[in-house]
Amino acid sequence: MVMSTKKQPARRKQADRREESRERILDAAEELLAKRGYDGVTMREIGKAAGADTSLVHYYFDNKTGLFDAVIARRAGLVNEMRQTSLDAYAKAHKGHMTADGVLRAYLEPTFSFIMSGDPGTQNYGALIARLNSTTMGGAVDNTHTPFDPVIERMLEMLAEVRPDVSRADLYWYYHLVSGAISLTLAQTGRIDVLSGGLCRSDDF
Amino acid sequence: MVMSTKKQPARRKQADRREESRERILDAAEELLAKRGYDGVTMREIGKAAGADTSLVHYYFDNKTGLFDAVIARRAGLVNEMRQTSLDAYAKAHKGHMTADGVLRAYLEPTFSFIMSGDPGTQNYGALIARLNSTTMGGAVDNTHTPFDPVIERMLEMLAEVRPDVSRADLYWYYHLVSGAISLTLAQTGRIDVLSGGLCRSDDF
DNA sequence: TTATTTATTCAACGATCAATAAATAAATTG
DNA sequence: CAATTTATTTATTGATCGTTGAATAAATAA
Repeated sequence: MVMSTKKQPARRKQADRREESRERILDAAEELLAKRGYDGVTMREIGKAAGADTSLVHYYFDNKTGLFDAVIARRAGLVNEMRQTSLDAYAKAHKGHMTADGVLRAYLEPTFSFIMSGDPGTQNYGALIARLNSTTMGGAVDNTHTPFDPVIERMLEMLAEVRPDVSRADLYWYYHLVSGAISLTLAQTGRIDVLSGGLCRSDDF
Repeated sequence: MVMSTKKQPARRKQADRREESRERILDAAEELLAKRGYDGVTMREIGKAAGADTSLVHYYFDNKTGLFDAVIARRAGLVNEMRQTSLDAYAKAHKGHMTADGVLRAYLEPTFSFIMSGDPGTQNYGALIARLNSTTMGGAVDNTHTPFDPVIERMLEMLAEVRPDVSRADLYWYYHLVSGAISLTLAQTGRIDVLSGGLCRSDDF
């Protein structure tokens, strides 16, 4: 028999199905949440987009907030890892002669390479974290803290090291403004497309 | 009799009441929409915050979208006027030696002086147009076009005049990034307060 | 195989949504 | 004053919300 050609042993069948379902739901939720926001999307819509019943969504993620958190958490680790690695590499390569511009580039670069990775979900994820960063989501979702904060603070410490002449508060404001500029781009609102009469495109990173 | 001391003739009583109700509803809607977004707020909440029944809200503004549009429209004329006046004044004062930086400052300055005018509603309005600018509000609200676009295009034309060496597309992207930075500040998400450990404040413009 | 755990569907709950028609109160008109 | 228009409240509609419990199907364990 050709049983050896089977890539997965039989006992992994259920686990695979589970993960596949979970990911399909996360993908659908990611896209809808990015485009319409937490309150603009219903569990039914997400289920329908994922080809699953809403009960199944609850089975895997309990609540709507649970689903939201899971969507954020899914790629947060990878993003943080990429940023951290990039910052470390820059610090190592430019020891003693780092620049504020270089630190910021090292921090931002992974975000864009991540988004342009080919996986269509990453663009939605980028738009979602942009929304998380630039809007208040009163009530259900608290976005005063995010899983991205530790690496951001790490980056700000590097900036403070490079520019001891700039006050800590000014550094925060500096990052805040850059963060807003990047967030608007990641959000892909389509505004610049319309405003420029098609001259610019929202997905041109 | 002291009838002449009455500031309003009797026949204006109803019109005054009408306007007062409208504005009270608009104020409440402005604040809630700014803080929680279109889908995050219900007509009931707005009515309750305004001390009016939801039926009265419908009586004045028909739909939820009608109310939203009215909130945006209420101060849009004034904002556009201030921006236009500022741009004109700058163009007149610096004829022949305008700078990109100067044009941008002339455009942005009224926004901040407007927000710091003392009227508490203006801050909410600022946060609301920031949301309008930086997020997609799929479905009910179309924010690809805004009533602020004409003056923005006027400003971009001035920029193009000052910097003929920069491509039109780059100018749009330049404004796009600045717009994102300002929007995040106007949004007053409270993020920078938490991230900076209280060192910075969202309402510090 | 049978028993048990896991995944998925079905059907429904109570709450709340935007919106409306009708009744009431207040103001204006004549 | 009475007649009419305007503002506000009361009561309710049908739809949709997030969520749940029970039934069913599939997979694993014994």
